[in-house]
Amino acid sequence: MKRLAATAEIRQSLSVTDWADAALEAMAQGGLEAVAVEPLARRLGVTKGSFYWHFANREALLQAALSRWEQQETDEILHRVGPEPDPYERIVKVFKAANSSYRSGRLYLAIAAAEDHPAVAEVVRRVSERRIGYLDDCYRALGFPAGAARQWALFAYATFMGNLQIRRDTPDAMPQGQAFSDYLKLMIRTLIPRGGP
Amino acid sequence: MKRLAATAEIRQSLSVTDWADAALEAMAQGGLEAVAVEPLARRLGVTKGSFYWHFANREALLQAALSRWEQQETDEILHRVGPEPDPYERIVKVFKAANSSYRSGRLYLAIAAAEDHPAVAEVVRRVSERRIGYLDDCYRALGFPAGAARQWALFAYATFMGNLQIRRDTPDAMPQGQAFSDYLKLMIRTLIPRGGP
DNA sequence: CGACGCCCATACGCCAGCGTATGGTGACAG
DNA sequence: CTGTCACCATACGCTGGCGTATGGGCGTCG
Repeated sequence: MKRLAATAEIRQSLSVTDWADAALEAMAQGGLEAVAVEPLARRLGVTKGSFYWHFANREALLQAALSRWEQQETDEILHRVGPEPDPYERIVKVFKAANSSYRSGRLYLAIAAAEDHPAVAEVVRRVSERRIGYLDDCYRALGFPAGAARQWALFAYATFMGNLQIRRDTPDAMPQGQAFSDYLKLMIRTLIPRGGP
Repeated sequence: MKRLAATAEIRQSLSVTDWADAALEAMAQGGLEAVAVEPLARRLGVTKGSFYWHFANREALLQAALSRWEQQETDEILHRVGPEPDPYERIVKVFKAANSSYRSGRLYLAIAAAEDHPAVAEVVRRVSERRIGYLDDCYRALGFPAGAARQWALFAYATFMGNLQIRRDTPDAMPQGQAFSDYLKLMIRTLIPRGGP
């Protein structure tokens, strides 16, 4: 029996990664509870029999998906702004990258919303602290003393996260086009005091 | 048979409001999915029989809880900062009130995370837009022109929401005591440019 | 005192999702 | 050609939560 994968591409067999990606996609759309074995199997065009060959149980799938997410998160932040030497531009790029990928933001919010799950809480904490730490480094590279850099990093990260939330909850409130560019400029100008500390 | 309510107080009978409050409490702890009829009934020391006398179904309970939440949200914002005439102080009070009530923040995040539910999305959108609008008014009262006021309002609200998220996801990253006061001061000083626009 | 209505308990059927057991198929080695 | 193994389908039992049906206690009012 030939199956159609989610990409409408004919697959010979499913891998653990395919399941993890499907789980992340489900999370982005319906939260952690949407990661259910049978619905995912239907979505992938297979049955539970396939799933329980690759994974011990649903928890194992969650772990795999979370690991993959954490990997992608750290990869992306280094990939997009890694080669940039100027700390000012680094912050700017982080900000712009954050506001550009809608799916990535939704996914973070969906995962973070399930903080009652211990494994989720741990991964979210690591990812979040790594991002804040990254911003912290940027501000210190700009010449801020440790305490101030930390505060500015938190401030910037909070603004960044809040924009994700606004975009998800009240998309109409978020400016579009040129107005959004202006909004972005205002935040960047405010969050990165010109001329250093 | 005598029952013990969640407050360990002996109740004669449960009201719709009791159920709605219990639902909100469950949301704050376990998200929207935690609003389940039978678990809530157990928590309240009764059975489903009670619930289905007060409500038609689970959806009706959700509606009641969301209405109550929306009511409380708008009540609180007017109650806490209503009598304050100075727009600068209004923004400051909003900020401090936001960062003080942990439960309120958790509840917002939990409800907002279930935006796939149409009724939830609508209520969240209204609450969110009302808050942004309130800040917008404050900034305009400070003398900002309409466009700039809107941008600053969004900016401030995003920061406000992001702090909620940080406090939930990485509580250790949030400064404590005096350091938090300093952090708060930095945000207020930055988000409300002194001397007007 | 009897009837009615509020508030709740009990018992039942239903469904979705989890996990298991077991059988089947196709590729590939020998 | 045959055995093996990776990969998956099918069928089953189990659990938890939803909704319904029905009855019962208890106050209140006529």
